[in-house]
Amino acid sequence: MYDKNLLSQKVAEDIRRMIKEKELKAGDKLPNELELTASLNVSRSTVREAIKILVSTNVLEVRRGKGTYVTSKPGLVKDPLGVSLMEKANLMQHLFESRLIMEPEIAALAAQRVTPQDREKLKKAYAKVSDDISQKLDHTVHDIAFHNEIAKSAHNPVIRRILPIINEGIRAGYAETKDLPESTEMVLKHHADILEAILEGNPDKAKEAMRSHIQYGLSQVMDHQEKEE
Amino acid sequence: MYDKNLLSQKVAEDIRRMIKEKELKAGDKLPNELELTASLNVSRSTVREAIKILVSTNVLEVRRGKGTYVTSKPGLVKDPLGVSLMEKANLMQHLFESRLIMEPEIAALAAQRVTPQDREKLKKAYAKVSDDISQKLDHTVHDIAFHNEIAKSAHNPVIRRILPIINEGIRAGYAETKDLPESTEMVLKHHADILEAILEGNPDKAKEAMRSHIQYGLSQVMDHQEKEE
DNA sequence: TCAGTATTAGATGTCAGACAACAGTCAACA
DNA sequence: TGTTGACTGTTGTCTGACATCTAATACTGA
Repeated sequence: MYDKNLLSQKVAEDIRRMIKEKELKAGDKLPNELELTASLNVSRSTVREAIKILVSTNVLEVRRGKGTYVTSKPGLVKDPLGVSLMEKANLMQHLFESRLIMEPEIAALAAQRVTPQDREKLKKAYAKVSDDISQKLDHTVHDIAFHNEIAKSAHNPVIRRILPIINEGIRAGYAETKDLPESTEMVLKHHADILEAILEGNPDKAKEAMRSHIQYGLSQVMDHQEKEE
Repeated sequence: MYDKNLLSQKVAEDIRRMIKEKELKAGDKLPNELELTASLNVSRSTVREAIKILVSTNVLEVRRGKGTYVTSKPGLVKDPLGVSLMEKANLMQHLFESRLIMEPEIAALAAQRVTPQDREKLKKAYAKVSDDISQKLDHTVHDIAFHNEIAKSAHNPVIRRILPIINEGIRAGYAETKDLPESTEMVLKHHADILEAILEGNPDKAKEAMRSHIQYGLSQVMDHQEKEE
């Protein structure tokens, strides 16, 4: 990918190609490291480094003692934005601003393209958040899941992969600043509005509902920031 | 990050922490592999695998014969979306749809937040595309650079990192379907409109100019797809 | 004096082989 | 019956050697 002079890169590329050309499908088991060593004519260290590359870009998955497998759900690298290394000042604000750009449009698309199966999943995702809240549990994980489910309903694979990146950053951010006082009733009402609009197949309403939901979150983050200072 | 039982993961995490805690800043040189081996009490293979992980997530950068350095501009993983493994059918269409969602808003933000330094960079980026076109060269690389420069002018680090992911996918897509007949005059005019609007600090105009630019690209892609079928 | 070329030191890249740790299977034994 | 223990296959880690690249330095010849 980068410097093709390096053997480990070449080998990683080879394996990538194998997968792409469907010689290996998701879930398939790779030949073991010794076999790869033999068939690719490189040392085991090189094979291992290639595998490390593909694992950390989420193409492969290693199960110690068992073997190496093609990831069933590729994409979704751990922290592709380097959020963990980014300047934390205003980070949450920037994340919410990004959501504000994307999610209303995504909700609108979802309203247009939602399938019966999507509807069921959306309802379930909504119910989980609702349960968390009624039991006064932390609902961030299911909250994100709800938003991601909407992204799936937009039926655009690029969007489906990008949104989780942002939302995962948000989740991580919340984890570090636990003391955000979120009005759970508000969240619940917003989610209900969004769900309703999408199930109705009303793009404009979905867009607006999502917009005000995210806007609310953004304003909360900014209030919180002011207090910090 | 994943399985903390693995030494290489632990070591990668250690190095990450060093960087995060500013013991190492962007551009700094890491201790060499032997020194890391000694200070972390692991073998060189383990150190190397840890480094591979961090390189492929773009935290470190290895210059053979010189040393290993902290990436000056982190983020930007190679193919975080797994585009290379995605179903190719309609991929370009989905990529353009994603741009259509994001870039008009980004252009609007840029128009609001553009700094004098940004202005200069935008002009230069525009000029490069213009040069390419007047010399009838392939302008995709500079085209993307122009769009990315706009994203930078929006002064949101999350956006600045996400957009290149999409646009890199587009570049890769073009590379595979060389025969897209793009009206270069059209591209040039669009870019001129967008640049003008941003330099004027007119968000609405910038948004609309960008929208029609991307919309045009999308329609070209869809025309091209129909021909294929 | 100086341009150009070896030499060398420091670093990463690759190889080879050994042993450790883990997961699953199956047979032996209480 | 059910638990233990050995065995097999696999990935994880260690060690040491040599190859190759980069940059700086020393050398050489005009």
